[in-house]
Amino acid sequence: MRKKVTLKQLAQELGLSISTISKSLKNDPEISQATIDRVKKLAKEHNYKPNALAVSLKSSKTRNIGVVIPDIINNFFAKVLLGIENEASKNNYKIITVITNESYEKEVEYLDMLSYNGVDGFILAVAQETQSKGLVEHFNEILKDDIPIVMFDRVSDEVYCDKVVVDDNKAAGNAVNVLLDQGCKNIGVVSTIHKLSVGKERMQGVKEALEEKGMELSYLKLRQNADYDEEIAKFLKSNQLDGVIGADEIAAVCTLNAANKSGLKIPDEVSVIGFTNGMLAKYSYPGLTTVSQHAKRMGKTAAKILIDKLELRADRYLPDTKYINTSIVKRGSTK
Amino acid sequence: MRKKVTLKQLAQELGLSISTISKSLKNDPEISQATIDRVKKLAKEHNYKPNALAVSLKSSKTRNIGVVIPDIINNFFAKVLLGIENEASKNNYKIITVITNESYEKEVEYLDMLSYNGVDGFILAVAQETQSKGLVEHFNEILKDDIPIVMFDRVSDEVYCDKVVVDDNKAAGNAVNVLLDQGCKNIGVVSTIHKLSVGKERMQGVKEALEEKGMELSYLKLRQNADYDEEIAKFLKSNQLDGVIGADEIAAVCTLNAANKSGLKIPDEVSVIGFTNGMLAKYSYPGLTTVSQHAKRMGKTAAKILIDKLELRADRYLPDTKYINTSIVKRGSTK
DNA sequence: GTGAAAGCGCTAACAC
DNA sequence: GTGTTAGCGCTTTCAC
Repeated sequence: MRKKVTLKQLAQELGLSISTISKSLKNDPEISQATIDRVKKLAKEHNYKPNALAVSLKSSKTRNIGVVIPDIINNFFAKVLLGIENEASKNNYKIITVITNESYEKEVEYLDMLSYNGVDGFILAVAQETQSKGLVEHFNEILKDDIPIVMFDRVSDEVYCDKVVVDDNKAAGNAVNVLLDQGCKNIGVVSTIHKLSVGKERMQGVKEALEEKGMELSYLKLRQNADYDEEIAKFLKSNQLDGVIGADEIAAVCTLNAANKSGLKIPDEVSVIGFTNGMLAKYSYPGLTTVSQHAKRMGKTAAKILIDKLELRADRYLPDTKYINTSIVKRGSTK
Repeated sequence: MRKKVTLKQLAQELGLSISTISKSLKNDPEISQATIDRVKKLAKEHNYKPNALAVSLKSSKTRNIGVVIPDIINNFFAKVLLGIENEASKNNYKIITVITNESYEKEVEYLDMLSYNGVDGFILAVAQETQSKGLVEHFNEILKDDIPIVMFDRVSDEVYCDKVVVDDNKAAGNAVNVLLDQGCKNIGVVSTIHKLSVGKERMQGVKEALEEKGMELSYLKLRQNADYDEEIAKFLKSNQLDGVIGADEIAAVCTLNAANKSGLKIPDEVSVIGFTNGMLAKYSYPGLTTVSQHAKRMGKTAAKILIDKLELRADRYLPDTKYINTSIVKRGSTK
């Protein structure tokens, strides 16, 4: 094993003191240029790198960001993670990723574990269980410890922290308008995320947009283990829908499949728009028109906000909620 | 800010020394039960948790595992990550995730950064660039520092470390047999990963299985920015294929789409089998029959191997390569 | 311009 | 049974 070089060793080799070495490496003006040069030369030769642990212990800063995600298989969260990771590593932060698998208990456990000198701050999306039970105390505990939190996508209104979200209500309205412009007369929503805040928000957005035109919403909530394709096929038929908004990627793609199966032509007989512009939307047949939430940008933004707070000690600024714009990516499932 | 409780504070409050406190919390038999009880009670009241940084500095163990992944948007890697995370957190390890985005430079940078007291060991899949250029020195440097590495899926033969892989050659052979059993006469491979070791291995496996039957392979390599659907349609037609194996999920799904577009009936006229049993396969139309690589189990296995090495100081054991079984998940794209 | 010393929070060998 | 001390590797104040 190559032994790790420490300041001590450099000091011995050069016959200088540890503190002189430390200062030299920091270009401290107290030290003569000649010494600085000698020290740096040797440090480079030995490929010296400061022991991150010691620096952290001293400074109480880890340069770690805790990222708490409900479900990494979900393309949306994976993209957000990518955005966070990019921004973090650009600023020389590392991310510690934990996955709650939508469980409240795991969320509590992870937050607790990481809050003890594991990370300088958190970026997180609230687990489904936590959200449906309305639990927030564990977040407030963290904030009391002065560890900043940035929530994204799935947020808790009762927690006073920075947030990055999409205006789902508005985005849903935009989707409705696209369908209306194509001449759709009967619009429905299909959802597998009816229990989530975002799911409710999207449904509500569609409803409001339709009501403005004096139209009514048909709403299909897909239960966990149901036969999606069959339920959707029935839903399409019995409501004579010619336009469907999928509240999530899976609901939308299954709508496509259900229509294909029942011989309905897309987009001629039924137009479909989904949320989340992921792989499924891109590679479905026909391609799925979607509301893109710009997940990667969302991650980037969340990381930026957190790092700003961490670096600039911006704790005097009040928590803020940032809205990420959505856009509609048109593909073959609409005219 | 709730101040963090330290041993020092507990010691002061109880009028004992720091070391007595430390020992008490560890149930050291040297300490009287009465004292142990008093100490534990106060510790609980104050919700004392040891400072992880200090413990790490002292022990030179971080209980962090560095996970280096080429592409987190890829469902396969996301699943592996999930498996790693599950196993790690079960053993009270945290994972630090970094994403190389297939770049050699980033891979080097991250390995270097994390190797300085950032993590106790690595689990990684080699970046595409690294693999195509055949670079391995950066891995060997890490091993020289006595930091164990477990490679998965994309591995380097020239690096002497533990590995977890799928027997892609054999899996490809199994896929061929499924097609043959259905009566396919002309079998082709479509791939977007022809440059990767796994891509080559799968193609080779198909080729060998076909040669055994005196059949020839048609092979389509999809370039980065090509019009996949069109190229595939041409490929299907000109070779009169009735069976296709997609070397990766995207290639397979695009084959489905291309067939749909050109009016070819699946599975009646063309049967399709893909690799990677992800979301695309599950929600394509028709559902895609795939070779499942059991990604989550792969992650779990890799984590287990690494943690064993870390905990049991199993460094006297020689590096080993573990094969994960594949299985074929049948869906509508085959008869 | 350089060095000594204290301290971050913890552990462990060694006193008493 | 409990306390003292040294030390992990680094930063920083204060002497010289």
